[in-house]
Amino acid sequence: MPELPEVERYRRLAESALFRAISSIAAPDPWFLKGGESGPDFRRALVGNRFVAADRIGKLLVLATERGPTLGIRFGMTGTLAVDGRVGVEDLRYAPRRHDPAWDRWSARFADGGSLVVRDPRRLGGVRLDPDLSRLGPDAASISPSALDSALRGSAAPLKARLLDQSRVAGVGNLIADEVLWRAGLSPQRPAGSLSANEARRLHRHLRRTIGYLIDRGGSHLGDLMDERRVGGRCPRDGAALVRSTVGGRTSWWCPVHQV
DNA sequence: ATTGTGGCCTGCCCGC
DNA sequence: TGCGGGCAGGCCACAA
Repeated sequence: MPELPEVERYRRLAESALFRAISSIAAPDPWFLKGGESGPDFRRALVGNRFVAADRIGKLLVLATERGPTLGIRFGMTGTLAVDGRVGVEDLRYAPRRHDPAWDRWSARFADGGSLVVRDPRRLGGVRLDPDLSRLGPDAASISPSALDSALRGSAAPLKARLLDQSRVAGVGNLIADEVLWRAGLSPQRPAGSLSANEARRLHRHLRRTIGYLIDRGGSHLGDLMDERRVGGRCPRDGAALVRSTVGGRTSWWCPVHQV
């Protein structure tokens, strides 16, 4: 599913959509329009306008425009971005591989004939104008050690739940949370505020490093733990049978031996 | 405020 | 062969 690495790929792809005049908007699915705005609202804001910057905060893609309003795109679990028919990510875990035109939930057409299309089979994503960025914590790809500390300190919630909370740290999804905690040797069930200084440092290092590495590899499902995230899966580090349970409302897999 | 839960959405996979 | 139930999880509304 799209987590931070996939959205970063979409962001880079979206840079090829900048500085091109937008000639029309297709918004066939009202459900996909968030923030209370309608298709005509999107047309008024964007037709005749141009995207001038592609930013990403966590899993939110934000396209700034010349005339002011920004376009926020969320990809949910199965969303993908296509610019001029090129997709940002080919192999998206949990998403169908084939393409049905009905899954094009929102698109902008450019005067030069190209397009920017948001595809989302399961419709868990959405687009909106001027998304509220104040509700997002610092981006996981660039968060500082002290910012991570303050995101975790004093919390009795499970460590993994806190990492998944986008208002605390933006960009960590279920797969990356499992991968990072596995690498850092920390149980997802640990109270978030219970980490020692050394553990917090370790978590920060693995969070930053893992995200960078998954961006380079091309997807959140390409971590070392991922193939074992299944019934019968074993820890790639020590061979122990992985434990599966629900933490923070999400299916979680971890090693009972080295994640403490 | 903090934390936890349930539901939304729909394609896919398994068992019958 | 078709069918139904369960599952996947990002995000949000809501409850305690």
